[in-house]
Amino acid sequence: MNTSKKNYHHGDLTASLLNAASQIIEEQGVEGLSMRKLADTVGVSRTAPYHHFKDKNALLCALAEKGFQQQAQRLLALRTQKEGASVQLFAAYVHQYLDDAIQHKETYDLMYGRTLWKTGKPNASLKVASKHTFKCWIDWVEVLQKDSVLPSDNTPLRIGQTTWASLHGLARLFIDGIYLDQSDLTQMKEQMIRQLCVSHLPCT
Amino acid sequence: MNTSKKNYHHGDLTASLLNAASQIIEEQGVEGLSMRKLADTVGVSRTAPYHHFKDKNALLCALAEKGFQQQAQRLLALRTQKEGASVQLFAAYVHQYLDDAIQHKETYDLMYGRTLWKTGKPNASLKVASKHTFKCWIDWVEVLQKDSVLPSDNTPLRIGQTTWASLHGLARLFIDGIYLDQSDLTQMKEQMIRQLCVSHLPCT
DNA sequence: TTGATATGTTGACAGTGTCAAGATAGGTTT
DNA sequence: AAACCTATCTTGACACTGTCAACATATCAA
Repeated sequence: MNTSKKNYHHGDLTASLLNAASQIIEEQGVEGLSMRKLADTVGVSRTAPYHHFKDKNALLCALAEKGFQQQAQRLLALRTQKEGASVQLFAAYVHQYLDDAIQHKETYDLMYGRTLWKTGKPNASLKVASKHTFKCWIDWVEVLQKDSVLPSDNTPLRIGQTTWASLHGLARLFIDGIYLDQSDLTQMKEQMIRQLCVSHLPCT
Repeated sequence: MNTSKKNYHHGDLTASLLNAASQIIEEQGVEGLSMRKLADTVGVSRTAPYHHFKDKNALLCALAEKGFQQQAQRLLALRTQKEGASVQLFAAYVHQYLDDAIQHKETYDLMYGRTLWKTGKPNASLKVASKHTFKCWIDWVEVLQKDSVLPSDNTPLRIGQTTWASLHGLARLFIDGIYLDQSDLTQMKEQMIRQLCVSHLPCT
C-alpha cells in the first residue's frame, strides 16, 4: 500500500533507516552520517535506501520533521498547563529549551542547522512542520505579553522572533563548541531570562 | 626564510591560496571549497597546498583568524570613537554587526560555525585570536554598563555573553536561511536593540 | 660544488552520494 | 493457475572528496 510497508524483503526499511539514522546523528552528528554506513548498519546494500528516500537530503528532512513535531507538542503542553505563574512557566521553558537543545545537540543542529536550510533544500513538509512549531511559539508569546511577562512594545511576531533568536543564539554557542563550560550555562540562562522578561528592571 | 616566501616556483602560494579560498568561500560557502578545486584555481597540483597548510582544517583556521583580527580592530575603533552618545554608538554597532554578518554570511559562518569549532579542531592561534576579539567586546560592554546603556545586574562577562548570544542568534537565523525576509531584518534589529538596552522600558 | 631543504609533481587509497541495469519477491489481474 | 506489474533490493560504475607516499626540482647555505 501507500503508507504501511509490509514484510517485503526487509520488514520496514523506512522506519529502520530513520531509527538508525537518528541514533547515528545523536552520537556523531550529521557529519558522521553517510548513506553507505547507514545502509550497512541496517543490513542492506548501499542503494537500498534510495527506494525509500529520494536523497540523503530527503532522509534528513524526514528526521528533522519528527523533531519539530515533538517540539510543537511540548509547546502546546506548556500552554495548557495553567498552574503556576506565567513568569515561572516561561523561565522553566527557557531552561527546558536550552537543556534540551544541548542534550540533543546534534538533533537540534539537524533541525536548525544550515545542512538542511542552506546547503540542502528543506522539504515542503519540513517547512510546514517548522512553521507550525513556530506558530505555536508565537501564540504562546501573545499570551505571555498579555500576562506582562514579555514586553508589549511590539507585535507578538517580532517579540517572538527576537526572543527566540536569543535562545537560539545561546543554544548554538554551546552546540557548536564555541562555549564549552557547562558551568557557565546556568548563569547565562538566568541572565537571559532577565534580559527577555519585562520585569527585567522593576520600575520602583 | 620563515615568514616571507619568495619567488620559489609559484610566487607566494600561501597568500594566493588564502585569497582564492576566501573568495570561493564568500561565493559558495565552506561546503563549496575543496582542496583540489582550490589548487586548480591557483594553478598548482592537488597536493601542493599541503606544503603550506597541514590540513584543510589548518587553511580554514588561518582564514577565520584573519576575520577575527578584522573584527577586533573594528571593535577597538568603536571604543575610541567618542563622538555621539553611547546608546547611539551601541545601536550603530548592532546594525553594523548584523549587516556585516549577513553581507559576508559565509565568512561569518566560517568564523563561528561548527565546521571549525565542532567538527574540525580550532587552531591554537585561532583560539587566541577569537578570545582576543571577545575580550575587546567584553571591555566595551563594561563601558556601556557604566554609561547605563547595558544592564548592570551582572558582570560584564555575563552581560557580554548573553547580549552577544542574542546578536549571534539573530545573525545565524538569517545566515542559515531560516529567516530570509531581509525586510524583517530592520525591524528585528531595532526590537533587539530595545531588548538589550536598559532603556528598554523607561522608568517614568 | 655539494648538499640540505623547501616546494612542487604524479600515483594511489579509502571514502562519499547516487545513477543505471539487472534480479527477485509480492500482490493483482486474467 | 498463469501472466504480469511494480515495489524492493542488488551489484557495478562514475565522479568527486581529503590526504599519504614517493619522486622531482628549484633555491639557498656551506
